Amino acid sequence: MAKRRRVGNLLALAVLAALVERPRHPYEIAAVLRARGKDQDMPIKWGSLYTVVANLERHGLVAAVESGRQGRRPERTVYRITEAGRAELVDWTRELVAVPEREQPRFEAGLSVLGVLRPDEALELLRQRLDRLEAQLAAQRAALAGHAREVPRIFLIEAEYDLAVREAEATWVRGLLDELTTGALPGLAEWRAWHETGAVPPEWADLADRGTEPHGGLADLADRGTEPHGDLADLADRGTEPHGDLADLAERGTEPH
Amino acid sequence: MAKRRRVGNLLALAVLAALVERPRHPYEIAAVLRARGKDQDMPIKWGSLYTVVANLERHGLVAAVESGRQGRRPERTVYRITEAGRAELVDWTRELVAVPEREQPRFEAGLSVLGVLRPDEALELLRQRLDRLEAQLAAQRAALAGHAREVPRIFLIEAEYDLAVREAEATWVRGLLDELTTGALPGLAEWRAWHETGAVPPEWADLADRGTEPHGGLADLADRGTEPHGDLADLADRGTEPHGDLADLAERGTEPH
DNA sequence: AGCGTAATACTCGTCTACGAGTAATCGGCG
DNA sequence: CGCCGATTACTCGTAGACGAGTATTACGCT
Repeated sequence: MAKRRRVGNLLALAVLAALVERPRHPYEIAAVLRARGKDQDMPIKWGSLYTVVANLERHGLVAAVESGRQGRRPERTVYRITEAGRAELVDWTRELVAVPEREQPRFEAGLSVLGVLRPDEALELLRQRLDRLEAQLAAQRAALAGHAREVPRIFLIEAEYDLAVREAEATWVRGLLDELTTGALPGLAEWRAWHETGAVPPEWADLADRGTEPHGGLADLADRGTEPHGDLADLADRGTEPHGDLADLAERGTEPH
Repeated sequence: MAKRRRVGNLLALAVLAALVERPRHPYEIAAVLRARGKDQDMPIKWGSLYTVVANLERHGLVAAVESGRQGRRPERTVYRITEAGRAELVDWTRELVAVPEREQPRFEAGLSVLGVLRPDEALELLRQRLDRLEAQLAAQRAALAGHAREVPRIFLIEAEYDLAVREAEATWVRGLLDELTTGALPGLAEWRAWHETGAVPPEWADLADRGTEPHGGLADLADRGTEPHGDLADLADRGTEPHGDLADLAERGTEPH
């Protein structure tokens, strides 16, 4: 699963889809994508477009049809999709639809380091996200409803999907916000205390060390102390580090926010 | 918003977060990330790790503390986070949390070209996705429940978020599947007919050529004066090949399925 | 004691993404 | 009818992402 594509950029998928209808030159492809609102979720990157088309050609997925100037416009190359390209488009689509891939949304990355902010600031920022999210959702819903009157729903499924997922996100954020305001979230008090005093709460002291041992992994939490040699020396080193934790604490004192 | 980061890779965020606790050498950072399950959503790319650390150092966000071999292990460089790095971490986190960014999920890309598949194949593939999704969800739920016994929920919110969003995805897919099996989805019959006969259904004929005229796409920029979103009606183009082009016609004869 | 395997800690080179620039052409206006 | 700004169509350089490889050390097993 997730076979390596000769041309991996998703822009290539859009290019192939645009060329399946008829041969076009790159700039026209860009125009079509823009006209279809593709540039909303994926602003067109010119460098990538030409690289991607060139790569598609190199791999025989598209082929140049004609070149040279027509009318009075600058020179340009028109490409058509090849049989291999058509096959790639279909196969790629199959994979994208059938295989759920773990992705890495930026918000999730943000959540994973949320602890670096003070809880009340986190609360405020989450509120902002929710506001923006709701505004975007309202706009999306309106746009979708408008288009649903002109076009069969089949053509709108990716918009519907996007809407559904983002609604779920909004709901989830709302729930988290609620737990933060009511103080229901376990660990909240320690989080707050840590930011106020600068000291790691005793309940969390051992959590920081996970996976720092060689051969690491959660498993050897249990193994600690029975580890024969070498690893313990390593841990000892850490304790005697010239400016290790002290420097860290010193800096935290001067930290602005 | 979405200010350009000196080091844009999200891996850099994880690195900064790992260094905030204490100075570490790159390999140890990787070990920590792995131990915390970060490699689940983002398998560790060695090349990127060292490039990212080097870039962080170049921009003064981290600094080398010591180098040379300790114990009997190979040489290594230990890095600590700097004041600037701490500021960047905090600022970046703020942005990631507060600003919802339209992303480009692979599944959505797949949906947007779903028309290239026959409806019954699409149905089958969506079923496969749902199966896999449910299996993954079950595993995630179990893992989360396991961790929840050892660690305060605060450390698990990104996993909870991921779970919530993927559950929403599963629900949405289930709904779509239902509409496809019952035939309730408007446009389904035409989609099927098009794949069986190769002819564009008359209902869609007029939707076909929007935004493709030379000079076009841009010409209707005027229409969009009020709404920044493109005219989604143009989505109708998808999968409606005009039968005018010689190269295109020649190839279509040899097209499989 | 010696061998094989696993883990450690990187390095290097290729391949890709992308944006800032550039040159040609068009269309409109005075 | 010639100039100006917008549009068209692309090029190129740089920075980044990434994986395959490499060398060293530890450890179990016989």
